[in-house]
Amino acid sequence: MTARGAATRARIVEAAAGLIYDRGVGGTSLDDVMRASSTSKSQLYHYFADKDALIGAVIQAQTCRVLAFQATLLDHVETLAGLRGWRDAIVAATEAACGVGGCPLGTLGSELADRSENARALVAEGFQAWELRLASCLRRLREHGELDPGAEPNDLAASLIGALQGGLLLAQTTRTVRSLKLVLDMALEHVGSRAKAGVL
Amino acid sequence: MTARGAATRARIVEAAAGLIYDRGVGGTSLDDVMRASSTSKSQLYHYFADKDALIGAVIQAQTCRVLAFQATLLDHVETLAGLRGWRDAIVAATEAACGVGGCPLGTLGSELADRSENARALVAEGFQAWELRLASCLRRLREHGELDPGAEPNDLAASLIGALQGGLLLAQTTRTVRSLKLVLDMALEHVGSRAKAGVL
DNA sequence: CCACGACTGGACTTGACAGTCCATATGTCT
DNA sequence: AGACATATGGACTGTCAAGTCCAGTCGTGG
Repeated sequence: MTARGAATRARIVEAAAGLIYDRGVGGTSLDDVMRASSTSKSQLYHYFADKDALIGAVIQAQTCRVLAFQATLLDHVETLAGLRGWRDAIVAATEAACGVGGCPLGTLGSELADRSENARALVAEGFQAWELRLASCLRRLREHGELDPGAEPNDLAASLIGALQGGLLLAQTTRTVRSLKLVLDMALEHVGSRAKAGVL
Repeated sequence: MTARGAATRARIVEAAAGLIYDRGVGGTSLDDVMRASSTSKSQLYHYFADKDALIGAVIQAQTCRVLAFQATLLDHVETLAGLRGWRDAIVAATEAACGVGGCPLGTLGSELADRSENARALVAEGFQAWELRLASCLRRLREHGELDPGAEPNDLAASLIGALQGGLLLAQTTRTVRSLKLVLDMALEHVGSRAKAGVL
């Protein structure tokens, strides 16, 4: 693929990701994508076998987006108190959007998991990667003596992500950030309960 | 509406709810509903103004279904240990289905919240009702001296539901019950941390 | 410069879907 | 019985979406 081709492909994925985030997979037609990316049908079908292939690329793009955002929040976290900054940033972002949109990965998972095995697996990979990054951040905290040596970074990471997904789903449907705050605070408290004695 | 009419209407809603639970709103056509309920177009449009109106009825039906299921689990809970039965039943049901389907209310919320304000509000009402029932169960526990007088039943209920939603979403996309278990155990531990001194 | 593969434009086909329309049936009340 | 509201059958329309096809253009290596 030439540089021009790669740019076109990227433009298509970018546009599709935006439309799908706003309107869902079912609510986004290829004609919408063409308009938003200034491309033609032949271009879409030149770079993607069919709509499902495009969706697959969108899932991977959204995974990258989520991981990048999480990295900006987690990379400099060195203490349990720092983890609260993660919570606050997510709550602030959700509040700013009134919950609209939700998690780019979570909404895709909910819409596609039971409809396309391929899509489901891709979203699951995204969550897996996310959990790994979060776990390694927690492992760092444990190494720094913030967390008890018996704390399980992998399990804690899964709980944190689960709490976040539930909170975002409720924020999306209630247009309120109340449940998100409660569930994230619960998760933080849970991590805190695995703090090394004397740290808190 | 005559009794026969009411029966027809109920058959339509029932069939639509089943199809939508399996295939999503976008993946369910009115022709599908007709076939599954043995009705004709005129009947659909006799009882519902348009597809959105039918979806609204489906949301209310699924709300009833969820509340009824939750009632069977919660009505006889009188202790914190009893609450663990609630967790176990949900995990068992999810495991049996390999996570497929998810929460009838949660999946509808995720698909519709940003697409239809009316649908969003209906799903939000459903969650609200659910939270109320769960909170009154927790309040009973508090009255029975299981929970500390300072425990907040409403907040605890919201956390429990949020954790459940996140766990079900992850179960659906990973086809694993691991995150669901972790997040529900975390929520139970959180409730336990509000137990009356000496109960645990 | 020219040949060939990568790339692009856009018309066209096919099918599905929401919603309309009118004719007919059913049942109840008088 | 018969009038009238409720209920039902099913053909029809218009729209929109996915996917196909072919005629071109671009750009780079030989």
